[in-house]
Amino acid sequence: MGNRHTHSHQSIGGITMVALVDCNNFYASCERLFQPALQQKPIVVLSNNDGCVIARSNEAKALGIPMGAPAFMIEPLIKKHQVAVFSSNYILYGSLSNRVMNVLRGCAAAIEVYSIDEAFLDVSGMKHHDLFAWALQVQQKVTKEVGIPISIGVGQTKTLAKMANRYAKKERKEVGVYVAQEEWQRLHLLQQTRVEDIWGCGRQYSNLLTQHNVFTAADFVQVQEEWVRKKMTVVGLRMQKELKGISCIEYDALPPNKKCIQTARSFGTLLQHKNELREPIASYANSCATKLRKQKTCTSSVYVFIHTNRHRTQDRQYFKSVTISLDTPTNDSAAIIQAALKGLDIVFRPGYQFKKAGVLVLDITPDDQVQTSLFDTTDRVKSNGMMKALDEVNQLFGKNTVQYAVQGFKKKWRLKQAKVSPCYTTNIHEVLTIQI
DNA sequence: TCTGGGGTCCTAGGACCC
DNA sequence: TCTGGGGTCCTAGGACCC
Repeated sequence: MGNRHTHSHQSIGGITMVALVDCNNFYASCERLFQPALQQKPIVVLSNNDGCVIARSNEAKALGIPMGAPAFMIEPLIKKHQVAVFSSNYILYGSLSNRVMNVLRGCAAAIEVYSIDEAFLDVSGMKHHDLFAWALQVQQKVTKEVGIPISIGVGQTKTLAKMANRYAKKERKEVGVYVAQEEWQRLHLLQQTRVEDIWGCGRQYSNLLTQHNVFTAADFVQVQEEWVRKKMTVVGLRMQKELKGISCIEYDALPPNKKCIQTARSFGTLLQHKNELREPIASYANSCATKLRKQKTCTSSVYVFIHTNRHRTQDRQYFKSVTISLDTPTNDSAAIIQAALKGLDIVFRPGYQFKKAGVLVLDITPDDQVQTSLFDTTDRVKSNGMMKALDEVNQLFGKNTVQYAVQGFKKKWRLKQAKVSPCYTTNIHEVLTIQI
């Protein structure tokens, strides 16, 4: 554990009051920002490939459109209520997220960006001030400067802040703020929250708990620690302590480096031939390499998987994966593409309709700690220079301005994105190609 | 026809070593 | 006849999150 965030780990001790800020229906709110006519209208945002619903405006929720619903199954509802449908546009959401986070940075002593639409804020220093008034100010500021609506929950630990936030959304809709500062407020939260709504308590754990007549968070904190330890491991124990107001989940002011990085996609069409699969595999490998370079790390294992469409029960199914070990850790695109294609050679079997493939890089180490192997013959300086140039060009002119020949041009496997909103960012002008 | 993608942490159990 | 035991490392799989 000790050295896991070699470059960026930074803990803050002594936090006794935490705020969780969460953007409401984030992706839907982002889309709405650029189309004011959609205020008060139902909106859904679809996953990659326009597959299923991953975000809904309140109006869409009210229509009974469930999270994760396959797009084709809610088609009638969409038609009937004229729901606005969007393909996901992560570049847009990412840039709006950055703007929200930058506003939040000015509102507290420290901030941990937890996900694209959530951040924990350290408000310990404001313990004796009016945190409720503070929260309202933060809300106003974000609304004014970015235009995205947010909810805020405050508690003594991250888990309690999460709980307060959820409560604010459900039971304090008009203000979207709940501050659990006093003991009675904490107890109130615990009583009002069912176990399945506790942060960290998923389906398995909540089933287990309800089977033992533990229904609310208030019930859960009463359960014997040994039992929790035995049935829910240290994870459950930590959860329980957090609910009691004892902080167990660390703060990371700077995001730690990823320990594994993956790029995996379903194809727009089914693919049968190995040559067709080489293109997406190479592209995913290239994307992993780019992400590695971005966080200044190298990999020494490349994992590749391919599989058929499990929803097509009439088809023969096949799932296979393999890990390729590299002699020397690298973040060179060509090397990682080569390893991934070698993996494809191993896992590929003819006679199947492939729907999805992915590339993962594991065993990630900082790029300044690479030990070269005895058999290493590549010109590292030259390769680093080329990768740097490649990243700069793609950064300036768009993601695939320079790419490798094996990634292909026609890209018939590429995602279906029928309803993608404008990006408001630079687009691809021309494609350069590198042979390897 | 059509069902997402990217992560973390923990544990059990096997391999291996002395 | 009789077949140890403790420690470490690694991996696969489970559970959870957004």
